[in-house]
Amino acid sequence: MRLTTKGRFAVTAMIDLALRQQGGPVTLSAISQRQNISLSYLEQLFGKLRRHELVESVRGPGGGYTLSRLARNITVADIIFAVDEPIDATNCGGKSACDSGTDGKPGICMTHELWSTLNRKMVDFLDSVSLQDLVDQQRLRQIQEASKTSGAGVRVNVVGTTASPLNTEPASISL
Amino acid sequence: MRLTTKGRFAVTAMIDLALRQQGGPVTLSAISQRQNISLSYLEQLFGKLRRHELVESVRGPGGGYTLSRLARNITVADIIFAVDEPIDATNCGGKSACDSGTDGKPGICMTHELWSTLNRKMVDFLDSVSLQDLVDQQRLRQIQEASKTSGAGVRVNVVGTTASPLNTEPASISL
DNA sequence: GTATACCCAACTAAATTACTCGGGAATTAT
DNA sequence: ATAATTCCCGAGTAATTTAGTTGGGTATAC
Repeated sequence: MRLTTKGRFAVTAMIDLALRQQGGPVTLSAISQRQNISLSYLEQLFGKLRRHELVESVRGPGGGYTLSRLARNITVADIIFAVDEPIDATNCGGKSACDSGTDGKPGICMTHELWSTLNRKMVDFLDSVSLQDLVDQQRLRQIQEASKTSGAGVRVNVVGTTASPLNTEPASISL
Repeated sequence: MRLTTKGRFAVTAMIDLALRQQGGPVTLSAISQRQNISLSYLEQLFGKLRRHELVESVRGPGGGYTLSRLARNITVADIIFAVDEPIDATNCGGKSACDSGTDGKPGICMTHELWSTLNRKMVDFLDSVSLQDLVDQQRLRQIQEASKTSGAGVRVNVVGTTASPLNTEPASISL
C-alpha cells in the first residue's frame, strides 16, 4: 500500500462528489474548479475509479459522475487501491540467495515478510474508514465554521453516524 | 504523511538493526547484503535517521550504527518522518479564490481540511506501532519457521510484549 | 446540430526513487 | 606511521511517478 498525493486527490474528489451528488450527477469540471485539480488529471483518476466500479458516469448535458454505491460502502482503501494499484513488495523475488544470510545464521528472507504485518494493518485501518465517515466529518466542520461567524447558539444532534475510527467526538455537539 | 517504498526500506533496515545491535554496532554493508539495499542508498537513509537522532554512528573498524533509544521508544512514524519529510498538503495556498465556490454557496476551502482528519489518524496509527513491536513479530515468525522444519513440539512463552495493534495473536504460542 | 460532458491515447515537465561515483574524515590494528 | 575499516558527503543519473497538456473522439439533451 502506497500513500501518495495521488490517493489524496482521489479521496478529496470522492468526498466532493459524495457531498454534491444528491442533486444529480456532478461534473468533473465542477470538481476541478472547487478542488483545484486539473480536469484532465481528474479524468484519468475517474477513469480508474469507474473501471473499479466505485463511480458511474452519465454522458451528455446534465451528465457527470455519481457514486455507484452508498458512501457508507466505499472505503478509503477502495479509492486508494483503485487509483494507486499496488506494487509487489518483494525486492528479492528469485534474485539472489534469498534464504541464507551471509553471516551463516539460518536467515529467513526478511525482506519478504518484514513489511507485511504493518502493511496489512494499514490496509485494515484504511478499510475501516468509509467515504461517509469523511463526509460526516466534513459536514461537521462546515457547521462549526458557520457557527463561528453567526455566533448564534444552536444545538445540532448528528444522527446516523455509526461508530468509526474517525468519530471520536460525541455525536451531539454544542454550537 | 506519505507512505512509499523509501519508508519501507528505512523501516526494514531499522528492524534489521534492532535485531542485531546487541552484538555491538551494525555496519551498513551488512544490512545492505542482508536486505538487498544498495550501500549508498542506506548511507543516505541513515544520514537522515542520524540527524533525526534515531540512530548513532561509530566510525572506524568495528563501528557501525546502533539505535539511539530503546526500540520500544521508536515508532514507525518516527522512521517514516525522518526519511520522508512531510510535504505541505495545501494546494491552494494563497493561490486563488480559496474560500468561495463558483456555485455561490458559502464554500469553505475543503482542500485544506478534507485530508487532514484521515492524515492525522494515519499518523496516530503509525505512531502506535513501535520498532519493538515489529521486532517481536519478526522473532515470532522466525520461531514459527524453525518449528516447521524441526517438527519438535516446544512451548515458547513470549513475555515482555505489551499490548499493541500488532500483537493480536496470544503471547503464548504452541510450536 | 450544437453544446455538454464523458472517454481515451499520446506526450511532457517536474519531482522522486534508487543508485553510482569519487572522494573525504575518524577510528582501530599493526 | 600506515593500512584497513567504516562512516560521511555531495554531485550526478537512469528509471519511474506525478500532474498536467493537447487533441482528438463518442454519447446525449435540447
